[in-house]
Amino acid sequence: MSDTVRVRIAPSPTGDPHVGTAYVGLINYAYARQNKGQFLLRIEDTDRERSTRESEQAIYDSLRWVGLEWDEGPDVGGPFGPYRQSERGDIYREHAMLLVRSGAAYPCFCATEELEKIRLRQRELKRQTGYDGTCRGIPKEQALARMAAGEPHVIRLRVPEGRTTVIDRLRGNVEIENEQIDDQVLLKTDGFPTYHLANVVDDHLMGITDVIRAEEWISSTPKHLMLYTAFGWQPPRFAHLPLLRNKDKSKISKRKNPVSLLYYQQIGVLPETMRNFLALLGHSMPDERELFELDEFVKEFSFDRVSLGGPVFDIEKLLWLNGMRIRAMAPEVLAGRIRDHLYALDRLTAMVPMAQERMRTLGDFAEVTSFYLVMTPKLAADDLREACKTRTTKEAATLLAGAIEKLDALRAFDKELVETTLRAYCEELQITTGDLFGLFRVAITGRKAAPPLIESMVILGRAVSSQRLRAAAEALKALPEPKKKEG
RNA sequence: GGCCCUUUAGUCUAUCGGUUAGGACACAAGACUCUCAAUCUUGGGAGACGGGUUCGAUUCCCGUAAGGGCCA
Repeated sequence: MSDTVRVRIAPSPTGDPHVGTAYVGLINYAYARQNKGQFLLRIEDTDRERSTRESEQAIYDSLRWVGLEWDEGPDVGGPFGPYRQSERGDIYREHAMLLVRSGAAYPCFCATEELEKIRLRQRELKRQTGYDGTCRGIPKEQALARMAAGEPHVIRLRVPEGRTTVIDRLRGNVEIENEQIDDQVLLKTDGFPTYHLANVVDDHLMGITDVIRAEEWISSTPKHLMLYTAFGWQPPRFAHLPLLRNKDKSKISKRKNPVSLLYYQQIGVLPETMRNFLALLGHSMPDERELFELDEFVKEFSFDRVSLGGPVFDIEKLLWLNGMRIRAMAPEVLAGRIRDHLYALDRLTAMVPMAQERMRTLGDFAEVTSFYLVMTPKLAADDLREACKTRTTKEAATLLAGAIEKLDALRAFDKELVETTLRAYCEELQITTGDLFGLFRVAITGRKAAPPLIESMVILGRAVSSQRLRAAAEALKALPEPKKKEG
């Protein structure tokens, strides 16, 4: 293994860029810089269905926004590319074959339905579910012949007997009995790798010395270790960071918390606040200072100072920090930041067409577009209730929740898609678009009359729109039902 | 359900066997102020529980509980 530290983050380009990616990225970045090593960005886009180039671009943009520069990656190149897993298919297939030949892995010809049945039976018997090993014993020659004949198959890891010890830098030794581990699929029927194979192969080939990732991966680390030994490679050092949490302590998720970096960017959280705040979660500075810059964090970061309880992502504290930083700025500097954020020309250009016909003076612009610029529009109880029409507030909240689900699942967030999705949703529920859009209008703009709704949502972006809709749904749930007259 | 991880106030954390358990956010009260915010002062609030080890445990070990993750 080389002496220079090489670390990586490997996000999937699906949906909006995630705060968790920035969090893990920040730690990796700090560790790399502190050790004069390299920080790489690899795109894990093996999920063909959900991966998009827009999302990939958004990852680049928002990681740069928080100030993390990578030394190698799909967009900047580097000597160990390609850095996009979708472009490394042959490498994975070759490596899977290597293992089949050595006997560390084997092809499995079981049909999906067979496996389903087995699983069901196991569940009924309350046995541990997992692959039963039917194809494990097929002689290698025979197996290779069937593969050559084109019989559909996956490649599975032959998990050896014994136990595996994960050495985690933060937790010490974690031991797991190998029988707990299923004969993991490495290569799917379509020839695409699973996360486990791709991850190990890439990390090795890219010379990764330290894998610093989220705790959710700790239980699959034994599999990865097995792969390293199967290949005869030296494994990297591992460190599993605690998971960011919602208020209720569950793993941070968009249903319960804004997780999109774009959201925080758009409400006007400063990038320096974002990285400062993330650096406060699960790590503390030696002198307990809370306001510091990236270079200070790079200097002081230490695994010794990482705490393992999953930290709740507390937006209140984030906003406090942001306020501190804003107050510390020279007015003329702040003026520039405000202009760049609120009145960036491209943003203005997008908003103007909607405001224009509603304006008589230039000053009217501020009035008409205020809901774009404000962090959270105020929701008046009366307006909300009125928008429910004949529904109860609970029903209206459910209606919103359903729509949010649909919107969150969209691959892109443009006018056509949003509009057709919402119209289809109305049709599905047999309600008029007016019913839904009235509710939306109040949720998104805080008003009963406003510029065109869908366009407004697109300008605000999915992250902000989604958050406002959720906030409205919450507000509706909290509203008391109108009192019924009693006789 | 199985395996693994975690556990100091509502939240983020300090403490590396001896402290009146410290700081920050939030909350409350007061001061300042045309209002609000900011700022300052003050206040309430914590070692999940039970066993050990030790002269002494928040700190080390073992259980239990709770939370979380992964696999299904």
